[in-house]
Amino acid sequence: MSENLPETWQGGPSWRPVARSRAHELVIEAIEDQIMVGALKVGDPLPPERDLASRLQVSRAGVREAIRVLEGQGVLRSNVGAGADAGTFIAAMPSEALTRFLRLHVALSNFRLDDVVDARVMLERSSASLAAANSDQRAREAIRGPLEQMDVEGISREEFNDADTAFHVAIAEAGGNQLVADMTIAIRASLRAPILEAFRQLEDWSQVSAMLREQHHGIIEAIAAGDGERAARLTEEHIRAASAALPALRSPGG
Amino acid sequence: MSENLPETWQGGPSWRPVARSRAHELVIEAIEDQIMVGALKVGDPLPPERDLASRLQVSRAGVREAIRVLEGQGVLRSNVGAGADAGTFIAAMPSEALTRFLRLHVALSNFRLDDVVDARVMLERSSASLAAANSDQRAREAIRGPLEQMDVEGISREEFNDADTAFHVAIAEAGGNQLVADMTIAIRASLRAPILEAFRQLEDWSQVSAMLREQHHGIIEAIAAGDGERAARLTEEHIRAASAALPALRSPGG
DNA sequence: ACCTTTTAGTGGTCTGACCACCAAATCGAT
DNA sequence: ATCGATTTGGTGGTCAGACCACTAAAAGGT
Repeated sequence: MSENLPETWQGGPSWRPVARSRAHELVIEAIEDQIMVGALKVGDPLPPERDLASRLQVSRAGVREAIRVLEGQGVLRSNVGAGADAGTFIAAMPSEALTRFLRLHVALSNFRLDDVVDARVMLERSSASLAAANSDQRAREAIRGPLEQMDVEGISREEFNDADTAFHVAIAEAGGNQLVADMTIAIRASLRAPILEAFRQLEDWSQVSAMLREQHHGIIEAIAAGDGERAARLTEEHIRAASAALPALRSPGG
Repeated sequence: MSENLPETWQGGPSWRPVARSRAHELVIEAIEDQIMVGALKVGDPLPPERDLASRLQVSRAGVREAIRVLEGQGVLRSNVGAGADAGTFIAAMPSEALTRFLRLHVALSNFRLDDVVDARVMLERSSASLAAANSDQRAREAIRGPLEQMDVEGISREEFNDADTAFHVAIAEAGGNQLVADMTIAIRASLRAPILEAFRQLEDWSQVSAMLREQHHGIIEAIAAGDGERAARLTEEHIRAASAALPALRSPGG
């Protein structure tokens, strides 16, 4: 077999069919291989779907299914139209993908809520500690924004929940570790529905929200003071207290 | 609009078209909605692709793209043929999906290797501590298996790496927190290629491997002794020492 | 009662067509 | 020569319809 086939992408990735199970898996493997060997980096374009199909000897439908899968993982991004922006590109959107992933699996109870809470404690302890050590003035202000939203009188439980999420996300991002931040975001987002449901079932809402508010202020103070150990401790206490105050969290409500 | 359309799945999920952007996204949202409200649980079957297509008013191709995406997230599983096992089902395979996800994004350098290592330290500290507190005899034996493999003379670097992965995975699973374990597995797997590459570039392999072996034995001893604090400390030292001994880990080799 | 054949329904694949979109090339009037 | 309007061509998005491979259950024959 001579390699006389025209290599349209000179020096670029060599798109050759690999193993064979389902067609779209072949395409996924071909693209992943190019990523693994470094032939495709973030921002690089993929060949047009029709080209890929003929090069890999599969139908365009198979190519499209593969692209969809990788798009769902936050690895690809497609634009219609013409010109430099048109086509499919290697992307870097891990956060959204991770969030969707965890949200689904938590909803399916593939992870015990206790495990999720424990993992959250571990991650956010780390984030708080990192934020205390690394955060600058701007990052701390980003944390205070949602804090003030939660202090507003008469805020709805849903708004409170979203501001609470924003608060914890801001701390995670202030920590400076992107992977930890993304995992934190994903876990908090995956708990949004159950927490909101638990909020609704709550009788003494004002009391619980007052407690949460107070704990939040304690955490931001520790971070601003650069006291990582205290920030971590208060964060763990906060999460566990909130978890304990929301008994509905323990029994997944259908 | 009266609801006179025949509801084939009586009492089951109601498959109605929702918003509209791309066709497959509509299908994904429809399925996710059913999962979110608890109408679909692990093991439940989806309607046949052709049915879903007509109910949601999209082509079968659109339905298939959506199914592929969710399959890639470890949420669906499809079987061909006829009978009770045939068709598409809600599945629970988060580990593989998470692993593929992280492997890709690490390869794309969407996460700094330092961040990945720090996250790994955090997770495995926790796993080791949990394993010391919770593990039973069987779980500890599962940890010792890979340990003995690594002690074999003349083992190749690749075999060593795989046994090392199995060692850390076994500890994570002994901890009893499925989410933490899955994240640990995914992170270690995402580092497989770079670590293997770093191993190859290593001059004094026997010296490094001897160090790693010794540290492993220390960790399992601490776990067996039920000393969570020591197990966590040794695990962190182990990971950081290994990271330091592999300078190639710091500069992503294309 | 048992084995064989047929059937029907599932996902897997492919083809070929058309649409919406949009930058760049083309054209035409000034 | 300039500038605006038009055309062009390539991109992903969508669809309809046809097969194929597979397999459990039904139908049929011994």
